[in-house]
Parts: sequence; structure tokens; C-alpha cells
Amino acid sequence: MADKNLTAGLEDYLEAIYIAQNKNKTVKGIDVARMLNISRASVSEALSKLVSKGLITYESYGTISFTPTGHTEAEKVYNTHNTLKSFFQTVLNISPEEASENACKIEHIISKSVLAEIKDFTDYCNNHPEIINEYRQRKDNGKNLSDRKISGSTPSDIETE
Amino acid sequence: MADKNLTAGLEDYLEAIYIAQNKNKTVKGIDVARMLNISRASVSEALSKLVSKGLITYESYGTISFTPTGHTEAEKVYNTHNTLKSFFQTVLNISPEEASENACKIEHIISKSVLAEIKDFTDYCNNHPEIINEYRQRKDNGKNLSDRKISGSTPSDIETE
DNA sequence: ACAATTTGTTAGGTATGCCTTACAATTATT
DNA sequence: AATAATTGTAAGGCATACCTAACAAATTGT
Repeated sequence: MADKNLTAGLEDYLEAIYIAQNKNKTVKGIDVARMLNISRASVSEALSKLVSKGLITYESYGTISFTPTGHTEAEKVYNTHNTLKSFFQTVLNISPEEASENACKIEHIISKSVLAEIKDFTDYCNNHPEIINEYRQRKDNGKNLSDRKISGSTPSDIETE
Repeated sequence: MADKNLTAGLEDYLEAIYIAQNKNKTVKGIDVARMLNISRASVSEALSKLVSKGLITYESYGTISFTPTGHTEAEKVYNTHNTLKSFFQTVLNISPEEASENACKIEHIISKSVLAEIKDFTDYCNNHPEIINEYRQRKDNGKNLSDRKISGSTPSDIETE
């Protein structure tokens, strides 16, 4: 039960297990390997790490289960994914596939408060469809961005941080 | 002049060099090391890679310059960063620091079309301030998201892809 | 111009995370 | 129950990307 820091990779494993459980009832290593398109050997290693971090329980040839902590963590990743996907799809009009692909990568690195803001903003937009409708109409008419000029989104500061 | 595939790390180097050039005129390895908080040794390695990929020219103890390709690539990363930062700041009301931090990570993995949509949407919002004003007002009044109920952004599908 | 300081490189090391190959253990088939 | 097929693990490798320490080269100060 070492430290709980999760790499992007381990988060992906948790998420895959979570999704597989919601479909299949029981999940084994091979399922994870297939879902993530990764060798059985690599999955075996990763599962050991998750066990040693106290996030799953798992015995050879047995079923993978979450510990309470593991379940919470997996759910967190899953919810983050869905929040992002929903934003991309419903606000930005991105295809489901591409929305998912982007969410899969961004879910591991976005900060809590940006995520919270995205969630709130998405909800707001979905409750006020006229905003998105109006926006999309203008885009389609080529009037695009502004009523008058084409302007670019470019903040003036220059820095690294 | 090997392949041109850029890892997130190499993109960070390009971006740092680009930013440093806009400030300092001339850029040397040590500047990059300081900006990215990375050892001189690691910078030395990375610069060799950028040279061998044909993105910069650089000789020991000399100044770092972009090749045309390198300049284009660096600019691309920099613009992506700014587009994201601008969205976080102006639409989501995130602090400049946190906006930058998130942009720094996401800039390397976001897809072209999601980025383009974010850019257009940000421009639209900035040209129609009433949208954001109204949204923020509701948030501040605790009326939050919807006019009636609290709903969550949760798409119903479950998948990995 | 010489010493001191700064900057750059090399060598060797660590950690992550994937791979393949070969083998072991389990499960399914008949 | 014996054999076949599947699933899991171990060992050894590879690539990335960082590090420190030691040394080399260049630059700066006086």
C-alpha cells in the first residue's frame, strides 16, 4: 500500500477496469489487455502496482476488484472523462469518437478547478440551448466569430511559468 | 534530419526557445535550462535531438536559432498554448497562472479540430460579452447551472475507445 | 593575459512503461 | 482424466527522459 500517486497509465488501467466491471460483471487481466491494446505481460506488471498501491485486489487467474479507495479513484477518472467528453460534444460539437480520444488524454492532466468550470459551463449551455444554437448558426453562415471583424484569440502576455 | 515527430518534451523546448527569443534576442542552452528548470546536461541532450531533427541550429557555446521548420513548429505550440490559455481565462474565469499551467500540459495532446473549435468559441464569447456576464451572474447568485434544477453533465454511454 | 566564473558535454545512473519470448498455471474440451 | 487452449508471470530488452558528477571549453573581470 505504497504511495497513491497515479500516473496517467495507472489511471487508464483503473478506468478500463471500471468500465469493464460495468459491462461484464467480472474482469480479468486479459480483458484489460484487450481493452487497452497492451500485452498481457504489461498488464500483469500494472496490476501488481495497483495491488501494491492498495487500489485493487487481485490473485492470479482470479477476478479483479476495487478496494474502496480504488473505486473512488476509478470513478473520479471516469467522471472526469465524461465531463470532458460532454463538453467537447455538446458545446464544441465534436464527434463522439474524437471527443472521447481527447478526453482520454486530457483527463489525466487537467486541474480540478478547470474541470469544475468546464462542468458548470457545459451544464449551463445545455440548459440554455439558444446560446449554442445562435453560435452555431453564425458559424454556419460564415459570419463566424464576431458581428463585424475577424479577430484572433491571442492574449498579449508572453511567459512560460 | 531524422523524423519530425515531436514528443511533449521537445515541444516544450521549442516553445521555451521561442519565448526566450522574443524577449532576449539571443538564446543559449543555459537560458532554456533555467526556464524549464532542467539540468544543463538534459538541455544539452535535447538540443542535440532538435538539431538532428532539423528544427534548430546550434553550436557549442553559440546561439540557438530556428530553422524555418523549427520556427513554424515552435509557433504552432506557442499559439496553441495561447488559445487554450485565453479560453481558460476569458471564458472559464481561471487565474492566469492556472490557465497557463493547464495550457502547458494540454497543448501537447489536444487534437487540431478541438483546438480550432475552442478558438472560435472563445472569440465568439469575447465578442458577445453578455453571454459570459449572464453566466457568471447566475453562478454568483447560486442559481448556478440551470434555472430550475441542479443537473449533472453526464453522457450516458460507457466505452473506452 | 590570467584567474575565476560560467556554460556545455560526457559518462553513468535511475525510473517508467512498454515490448517479446518462454514458461507456468489454470480452465475448457472431449 | 487427459489434452488443448487460454491466461498469467518472469526475464531480459528497448526507448524516453530525467538526474549527478566530473571535466572541458568559453567568457568575464581585473
